[in-house]
This record gives sequence, structure tokens and C-alpha cells, in this order.
Amino acid sequence: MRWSFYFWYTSKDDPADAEAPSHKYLLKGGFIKQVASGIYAFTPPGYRVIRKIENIIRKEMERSGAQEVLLTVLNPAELWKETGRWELYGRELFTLKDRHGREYCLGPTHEEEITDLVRSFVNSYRQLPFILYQIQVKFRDEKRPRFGLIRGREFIMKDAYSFDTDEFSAMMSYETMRFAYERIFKKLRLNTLMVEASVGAIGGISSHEFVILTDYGEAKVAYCLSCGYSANAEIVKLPLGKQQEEEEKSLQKVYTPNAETIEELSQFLKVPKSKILKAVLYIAQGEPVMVMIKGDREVDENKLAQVIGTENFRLATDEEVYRLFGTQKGFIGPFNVPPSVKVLWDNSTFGIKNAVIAFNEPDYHYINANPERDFSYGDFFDLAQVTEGDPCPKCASPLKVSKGLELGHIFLLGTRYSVPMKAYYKDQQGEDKPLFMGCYGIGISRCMSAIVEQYHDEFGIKWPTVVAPFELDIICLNPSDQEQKSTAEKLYMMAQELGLDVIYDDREASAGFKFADADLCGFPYRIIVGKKVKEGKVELHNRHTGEKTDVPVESAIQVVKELIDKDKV
RNA sequence: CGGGGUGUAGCUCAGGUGGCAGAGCGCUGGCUUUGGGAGCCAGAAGUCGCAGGUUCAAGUCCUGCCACCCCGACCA
Repeated sequence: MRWSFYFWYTSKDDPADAEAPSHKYLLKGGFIKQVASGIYAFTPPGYRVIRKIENIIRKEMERSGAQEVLLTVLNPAELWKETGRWELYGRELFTLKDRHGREYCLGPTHEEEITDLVRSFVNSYRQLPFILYQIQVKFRDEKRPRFGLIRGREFIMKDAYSFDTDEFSAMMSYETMRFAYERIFKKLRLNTLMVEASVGAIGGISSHEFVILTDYGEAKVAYCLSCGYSANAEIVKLPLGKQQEEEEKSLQKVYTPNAETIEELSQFLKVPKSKILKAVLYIAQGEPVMVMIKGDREVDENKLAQVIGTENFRLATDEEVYRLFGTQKGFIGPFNVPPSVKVLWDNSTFGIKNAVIAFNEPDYHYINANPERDFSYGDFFDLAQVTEGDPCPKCASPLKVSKGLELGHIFLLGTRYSVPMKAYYKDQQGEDKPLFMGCYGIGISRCMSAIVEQYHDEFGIKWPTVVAPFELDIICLNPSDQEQKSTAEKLYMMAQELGLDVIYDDREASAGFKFADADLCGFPYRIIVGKKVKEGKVELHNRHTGEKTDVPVESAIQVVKELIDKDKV
């Protein structure tokens, strides 16, 4: 490709609205163009990267026996009504009507449609198992699109679905996909972590996420360096607190005006937050629920949802707190609690000694409160967010906690879709049985961002060779110099002949301009044709190592080809 | 959906207390340049997010709306 003819335009200024490195460099480097919030178009070089990622995924999917299909973007509402998801999916579903008033959605995922496809062809156990997959655009009206391609409302996804006779067979499909995913992320040069994930409201059986550790992700992952355990933080179980060995001091009532927050209380009383018992009031489906938890911990609302069996809850308002307890937030506690209030004790509160606690008296707290003597526990639950240093559920070593970005998710679904959609097969006894399903997703456009997050420096992107828009950039420093120009042209022809993905920067621009673009756009290799052509030499530059070497013109392309071939192994 | 912020040339931004619409980059033409985003000269380029209001006068003040970004709760 000759750059002077290529539709690729970079910017000298940092884009105003981009924070995450991937968002910034993809915009600045002219790989993507924002169309609306969470909606991006890909330019020719941007789409080249996407296609390379897709092809790596395709190859590994095919290798594991999955077969590619292409389902539709426009999904009729009827299918979604069969599984109840027309309502359940809620406002994230983009919906529309045709001229006859019939309802459709833009597919956010394709369990319904794939199940519909499969039930129309599969009748017998003899046809099972199999895995189908597609690469397609998905639409989700996200509450908050973020960080460029990282969370878009329109995005490219690979989604696969497995169909088996029973759970055991489905586990095999699941394992097949798990291994495929491990290979895919390795080939994409992404350093992912496989974490156990919540099976969530769908009631699946097993679920794993593939995440990279980055500040620009929204999942919280906990992992253990000594035994290798890793999981989405929301499913990490925390044990009952240890019995503290401390002399019980006498209970004392202390005037603590305006100490509404744990922070204020801790400073006012000069007591560590871990010595404070905090009461957090939620309203769940209209009913008050009080969570007692240690002051240095936060409630994990995913865990709370599991315990109370609904996701329909929120923090109580100041008025509600006052109406129930006759005092404001910060002064409520597990004493004389109205019978309508359900009290849940977090595991962390067990065994505390000489704690600070409020007993629903305005402007007063009690210090040196002790369980049994001054208050009594109720039932214990695991409700706290995991924090760094908490014990690993497997080996009890201190856990590490990081933000993670989810790139892939594999899920053993069971019969969640096949039963309501009547996707049955006849078993050997001639009986109808529901298909046993699994689903497996990879966010392809998100992977593009993830790669940039893992491979960049202050000058721009450093694409791994396997996904680089071009593997080699040939820069002719001074196109008006005939010798330089003809050398560059010759090298460009040779590179094309050897089948390299090469871009030839023949633009009329200063050297610095071309170097800056080369850095920003992230070509793994660069050949610079400059003054040294007089000595029969060009410079070879490696974007990843920063290494520069002079090589003879005749062998330059061969040298690069060998390096590229090595990178692709 | 709650909280915060931004909206002026293609891009990045400046425009106290209301008084002629600005800069840098980019773009067009010309000359000179070519190893780290070149120099000089000459130009083109605007519904100041939208609507209403206050005022002799609004980019600037007021009201409403919209869009986008960031922080929190959900998803690949």
C-alpha cells in the first residue's frame, strides 16, 4: 500500500475526549472514528486490525470443530418473547417496528435465534453434538458507553453456541471452547487471566471469564499468587471473622454529634474503621434490609442480590431511615429494630471486640460494645466486597485484587433456552429431551482496545506483528532524491512479492512527520531509506525493542521477512 | 439512572465586568526545505450545540432542551 493513496489520516493533537490509552491512540492514529456515543466506524487500517483478529479467532474456532454461521441483526420480537427476554432484557435492547407495526430488536446476543435455527433442523441425538459460531455486530443500549471500543453500544463479537444431549457431553464442549479460548488469547498476544465467574440470574452451571488486568476495565478480579486461584471478585467467598482476643472493656455512651460517616466517626473517636460496626439500610422490593458490616468494608451488592434473591433493591433514602429508626444515617444500629426490618450480619462482624456501634440514638454512639454482652448477632452471610489481602478461598494466602477487562466469557447454559423454545431431540429411547446448551463470547472490537492497552508507549501503539495493520513500514525520507526514491520503490516491490503486509510511506512530508506517524501507528518493523543509500544501506527499526540496525539494501526485505515469520509462530 | 464537566473554524483551544469572531495545527496557492510532527509569503474557512428570554446590543446573562466526556451501579 502506498500511503500517499491510502485513506489513513492521523492527528497531531491528542483527542479531547479520550482518557484510556487505547481510546486515545486509536482515535489519534486514525483507526476509528466516533459516530455517536459508544458507536464507532473503522477506517481502512482499523478494519485491517479487526480482520486480523477475526481471522485468528476463526482459525482456532474451526480447529476446535466449530462451524461458522451468520445470523441476523434484525430479530423478530416473537423469538424473544418465547424466552421472556423481550421484557427481561429491559432497556438495553434496541427495539424497532417495521412498516406493518411488527416488532424487532437489534440482536444484543443470539441465544434465541440460534436455538430457533437449531430446533428447525435437529430431531435426533444422532445429529449431536455440535458447536456453531458467528462473527457479527451486536447492539446493546448500554447505560454508560465508555473508553472508545472498550464498551460500545454497537460492537463486533464472536459468539458461539454448543448443543449437546446432556450435561456431561456439554461439559466436553465447554472444555473444548475453554482450550480454544486459551489458544486464541495467546495467539492475540493478550495476557489474559481465566477467572471463575458468577453464573448469575440465568441459572447456568459453570462460567469463566477471560480478563486482562487494566485500570480501564470494570470487572474486579481477585487472584492468588501462591495457588493460582482467580475469580471475579463478586463470587469470592469470605469466611467468618476471627475471634479477637482482647480484654472486654466496659460499654460507654459517647456524644458524637454530626458523625454521620464512618470516616468522621473514626477520626472523631480516634478509632480504626475496622473497630466500627456499620449499618447499611437497603430497600429490597419495598422491604427494609439492614446489613451489619465492619466499618472498613463495603457491601458487595452482587452478593447481597444472591442472599436476598432479588436484584431489585436500592439504598434507603434519608427519609426512609428516619421514618424507620427515628434518627439519621450513621446512628442506626441493631437495637430495638422495627420488626419489619430484616437484619443481615456480614461474616466480617463475627468475633469483634470492643467495637463502636450505634443504637438508634441521635448524636450518640457506644464504644467498647461486645457481642453477647451488649448486643446479639443474628444470622451471618457473606456480603462484603473482597479487598486486597483477604484470604484465598482455596489456600488462605492473601489475595491480590485488580480491575479487569472482560474479553471473553464462556458459559454452560443448560436448558434455559431449549426448554421454553421447545428445542428437543429424540434420544435412543425415542423420548423427547431438551438440548443442553453452552454459549461462548469474545468481544472482538474490545480485544482491539485491549491489545493497545497492553502494547503502547508514550509515542503510540506497538502492535504485535500478528494483528498489525501493516507488518512493515518503508519510509522514504526524501522522495525528491531520486536514489532514495528508487531504492524505496524497489524495496516496496520486493516486500509485496514476498507477501509481506507492507505500507510504503511515500508522502511528501518531513522526516519527523513520518517517524511520528510510524510510532503512533505502531508498525512492528520500519525500514528507513535515507542518506545511507549511497553506501548501499538502509536502517531497520524495531518498534517493540527500539533497536536500530543498518542493513544492506539487497538483504533488507529478507531480514524483515524472517523476523516477521518468527513473530507469527 | 444518580453525580461532575464540556460544547466557539476540519482538529486542539482562547475569548474578565455584555459592545466588529480569534490563535495554533490542518487545508489551498507559491517559493525554499527533507534523519524526529519544517520555514517564509498569500489565501479560504464559523448557524459560537439547539430553542426561547432579558437587552439598544448576547459567544458572554437567564430558562429549557440536546449532544459528548468523566465518576458510581450492570455487560463482551
